[in-house]
Amino acid sequence: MIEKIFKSLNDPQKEAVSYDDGSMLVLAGAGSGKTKVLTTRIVWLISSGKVNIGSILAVTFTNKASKEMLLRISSLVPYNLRGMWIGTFHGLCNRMLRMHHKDAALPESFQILDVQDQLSSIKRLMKTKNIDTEIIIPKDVQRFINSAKEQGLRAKDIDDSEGFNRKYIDLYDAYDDQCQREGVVDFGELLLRSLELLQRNNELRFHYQDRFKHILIDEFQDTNALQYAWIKLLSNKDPNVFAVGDDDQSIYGFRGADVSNMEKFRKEFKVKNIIRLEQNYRSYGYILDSANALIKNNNDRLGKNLWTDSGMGDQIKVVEALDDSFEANWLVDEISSLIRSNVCPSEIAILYRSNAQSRILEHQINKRGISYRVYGGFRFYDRAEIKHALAYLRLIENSNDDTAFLRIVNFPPRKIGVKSVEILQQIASLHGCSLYESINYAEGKLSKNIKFFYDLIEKTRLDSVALPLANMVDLVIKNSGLLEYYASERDGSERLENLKELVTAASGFLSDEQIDSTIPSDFGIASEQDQILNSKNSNILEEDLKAELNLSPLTKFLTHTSLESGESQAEVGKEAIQLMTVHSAKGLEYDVIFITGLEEGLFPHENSLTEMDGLEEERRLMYVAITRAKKQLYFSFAQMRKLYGQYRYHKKSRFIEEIPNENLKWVLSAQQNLSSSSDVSLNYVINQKKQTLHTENFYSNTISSSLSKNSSLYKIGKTVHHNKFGNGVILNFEGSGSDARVEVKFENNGTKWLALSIAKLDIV
DNA sequence: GTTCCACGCGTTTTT
DNA sequence: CGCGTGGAAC
Repeated sequence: MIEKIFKSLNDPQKEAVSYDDGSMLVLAGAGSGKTKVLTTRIVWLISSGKVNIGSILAVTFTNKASKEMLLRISSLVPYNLRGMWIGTFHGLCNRMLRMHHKDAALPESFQILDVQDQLSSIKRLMKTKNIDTEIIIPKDVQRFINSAKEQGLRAKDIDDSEGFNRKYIDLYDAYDDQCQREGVVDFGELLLRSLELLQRNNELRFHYQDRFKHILIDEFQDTNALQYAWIKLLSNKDPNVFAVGDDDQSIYGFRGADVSNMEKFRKEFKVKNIIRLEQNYRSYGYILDSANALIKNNNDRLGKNLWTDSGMGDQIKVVEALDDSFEANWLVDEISSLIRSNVCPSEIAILYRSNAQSRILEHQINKRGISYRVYGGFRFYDRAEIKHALAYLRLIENSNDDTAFLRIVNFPPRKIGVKSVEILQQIASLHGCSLYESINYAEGKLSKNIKFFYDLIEKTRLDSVALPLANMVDLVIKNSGLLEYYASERDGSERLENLKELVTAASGFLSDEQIDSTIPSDFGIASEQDQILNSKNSNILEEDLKAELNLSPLTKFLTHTSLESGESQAEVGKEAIQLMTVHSAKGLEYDVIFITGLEEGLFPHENSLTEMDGLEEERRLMYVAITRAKKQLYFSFAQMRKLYGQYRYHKKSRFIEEIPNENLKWVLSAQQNLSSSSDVSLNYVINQKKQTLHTENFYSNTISSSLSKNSSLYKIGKTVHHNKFGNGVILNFEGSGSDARVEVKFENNGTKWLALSIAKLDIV
């Protein structure tokens, strides 16, 4: 089996798969068979007979990626793969913390806070400390905490010699205490806690270092400092770490990912030579050439040039639209004709830089009755009704979870108001207990309603404890009153459906677990347990296994709801065209790709221009977008676009200019817009636009102000002088006519928005 | 305790 | 322009 797959690989792929001399860095270009290499390597290791399944650790960034890998491997290997650690960083750290929860100082059933929970936890903390949230913004505190954790820093580790961050640091510290008290961890905490556990506990560290002889990491360019440190700690003196990544596809710098980890890895893990996967099996020549030409404009690349032997294909079709609605309209026209010519709708994707752009596209698509699906956006488990139901389950599981308590104590409304909660908070801090427990100490100080709530939770816990998971969820939805509440709500039917869906998810989850744990291990090789018991550290391993098996289905399910998007529920609409941001398109591929809104200020995004490495990250983003296309690629941009309620004018994106003209085929200019639309009902709009064209004068990327004769001189990047604020650089502008405003970053006076009709700005 | 309106804000996001 | 948050009125 493995020989046959191995033969189907190209030379660099073979070299990577069979590499056997320490750590390896594989530079895998877009569409170069990265996942194939990773999975084949795992199969190769297992089939060699020298590597135990249990000594493999494989890390990915998304659940989707790890599931896909697991699926591919299990289809190629007749063994039970349960002993292999494969998953996301967060999933694996969670696994480790559950197993060693005592050493990690956590309750076994600790709950995981998502971003929303984390924010409300921070707000609550700030309230108890009487901190003005107008002066210190909770979201800023959240960002501060998360970025500190991403760098592996606790509050006490943060250098504050300049004294700027004292308040943030104190809040970070208090927040950690609060989480600890409540038995909850946030996403960053999963990793940091796991890292600290391994640092602190020598026995455990040696055990895992000894166990994981082979570590494989996908999307290495997306690792942050904390994840790097975790990998480093887990790999022993003789590491076999197999890192796969593509520096050109690093697009998550803004959330702490650090491409320089690749170079760091090469040095610190003594990588002898880097393997480059440069043959692309996805896209036609014009598409690939364009991607290569674009990315050449970036500095500091590890370097790589993709090639294909599947022919040039079609040029990139470029569309210039008068405005965003013409753009959307043209796209939908083109998509309709593609579908008529038998392109499968699900093979068509429209990409955009920011979510706000999807609205107008959806509007036009809807109008034509084409079915579509918007990728990303709201997670199933983020819906309010789902979070409510889950909060009941969480409180049943862990009565210390104050976040869960506060979410549901008065939902559905049961006449428990702020006052009662405040009293509980006082009692709780007096006794150093949770809000839920504090009810026991209240002794008649409170209304009966609270006692009813307490009894409700207790009764539900008792009644549900022996039930299968799905029945338990069902019972909670009924007992809590959620069912009744949404049934009586005017537009509660969709929410009811979602709650039903939650029960379905719970029952599906349970059966998945059963299938997973009953995979027969009678394939003639040692079972997982046998393999593990042969290990030197069998005592710890036995504990591992026991601990994992002992976790209640509810704990497992709640973890699942925090760590997974619930995307699989929304797997409907196979025949629909796909809409998504460029970010969420990473890792995906489609026959036809439309990259829309290719305008200066939008893509590259204006905010990126003032950030370190910002433009280069935007260019990598564009590179990712281009390389999603298999057969056909379209670019579109609009001269003017409605943003935040007003029109803004943009010139076409520099990224279009960076692609050789011979790769492009201009299929529509703005002038042609006015006659090209097939939509008759648009006529009056067209006429209005024509009028606008006559009365307004657009300059691309230039301010048109009737009050300022030399307006075309005010360009982004120009230095200007203001009598009061001194010299500054123009960062941005918006509006036109007497509304025109410019954003100026002054050398000594910060960044300000100034109305051109009022402020006097001289070009320096 | 609930409801409603005003205000402010608006890149990308997985876990 | 459209949404979510929060404070004030009922």
